[in-house]
Amino acid sequence: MNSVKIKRADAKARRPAYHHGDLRQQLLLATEQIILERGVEGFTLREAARRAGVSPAAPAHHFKDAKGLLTEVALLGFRDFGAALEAADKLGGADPARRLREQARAYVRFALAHPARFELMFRHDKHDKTNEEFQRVARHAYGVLEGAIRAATQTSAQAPLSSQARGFLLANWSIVHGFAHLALGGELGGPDGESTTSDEALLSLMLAHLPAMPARFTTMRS
Amino acid sequence: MNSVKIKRADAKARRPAYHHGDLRQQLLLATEQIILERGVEGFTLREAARRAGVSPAAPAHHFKDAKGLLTEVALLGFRDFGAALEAADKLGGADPARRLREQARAYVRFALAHPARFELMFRHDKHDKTNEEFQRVARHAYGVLEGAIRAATQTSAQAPLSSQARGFLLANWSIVHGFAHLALGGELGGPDGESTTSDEALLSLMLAHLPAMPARFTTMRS
DNA sequence: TGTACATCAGTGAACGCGCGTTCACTGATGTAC
DNA sequence: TGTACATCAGTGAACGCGCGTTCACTGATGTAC
Repeated sequence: MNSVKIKRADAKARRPAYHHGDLRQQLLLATEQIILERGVEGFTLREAARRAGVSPAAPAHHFKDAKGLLTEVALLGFRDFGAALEAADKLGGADPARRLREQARAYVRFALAHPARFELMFRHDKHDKTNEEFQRVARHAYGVLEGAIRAATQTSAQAPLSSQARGFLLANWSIVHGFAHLALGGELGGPDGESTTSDEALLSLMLAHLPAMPARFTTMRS
Repeated sequence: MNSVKIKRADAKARRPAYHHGDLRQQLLLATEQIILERGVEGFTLREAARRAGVSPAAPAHHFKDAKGLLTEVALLGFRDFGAALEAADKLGGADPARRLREQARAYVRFALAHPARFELMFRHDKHDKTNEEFQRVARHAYGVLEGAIRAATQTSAQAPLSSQARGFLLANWSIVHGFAHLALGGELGGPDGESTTSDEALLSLMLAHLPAMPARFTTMRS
């Protein structure tokens, strides 16, 4: 084999394209993967570059800096999150209680399915909270919950929420947010992690105990 | 003034005692302070040593390493936390619903009053989860909640919890844990932090919507 | 269909930084006699 | 009440590490004519 003669052409052929072509996307994926494996704190820009097969300086051409990359991941996460809540909300049809229950299930399922994104979404120290698009998608997701609460408390879109409605919203948000954190933190497997029940099964048990619909709005006319 | 003559004695007098005398305690306090200011990730052993006025190698005489110090802080936090839950539980007297409500209030208040400890307590990546004493105090705190759940569901201390009781426990734990995280994460001030209502006031609103006592145990005999 | 040239997206070496931990050491304290 | 000596609790210099970012550069691509 004339390996020597081929060498140069070979080396050229095998050398990765100077222009990656898909670096931006690969960096986003690598970032999620890293956070998945090592947590938000374990992320480094150099490691993301390494995984994308690129020098440590390359990401600067696509993201301002490390925080910029993390902000983008958080933003994309919140966009999907909002969409998931919206889809769940529609499953509930015209029944406010069902809308809330479906949203609750979707909230937790998203967190369990995308722990890296979920963790990052609420880590305001790790991304740029002043990013306009981030604020937009975060507000939108919040609006999906608020919409169901308005239906449940018969509050029009213009009216401010009553104290009771605000408390009810907070209770619904807290319970799913808390469950998600407990599950992701490994708190539900018992102190030694000797879990015998899946998180999904525990979720079902928990969903039977969501805050009760405010009585005023279900029985007032009786 | 014979400043020159005094110099040496002065220097001696002002030089901090070679033996600190209270270093262990000061390191624990400095650690909480650092976490308070910079978050769990912002903690460094060197900074703790700096604040205690001691060289970076000194802490090794009191704690095995950085993780050892953090573990101790988490452990002390959990001990106080359990005591706070226990005190609240007693406030509830013989009424299971009140016991749970008081515990809920205490859970959130502890988190708000000691955010550094609370954050660290649930960050298993930052402390040694195999520490025996840590496990002991964590189990104890969990047991306080479980005790009230047993009372609420009329489950004896020996009997396993029913699925319903487990769901009820999870719901109660989740709602306070979630509220604490939302409040500490600054999520309750609105997207721009334009909060007009204190966390304590929001807590009161939320507490009106704790999971309802399981009907089976309150109305079964009717 | 060429060609000149601007722009884009990479390289890789280097920078300064703060970190946790180790090391040989030393000053202060406590204890046995 | 002294004294020898072990032990305890510090020092401060040094280590190697990986980090984010900067820099001058270069190869590839796209566009105007």
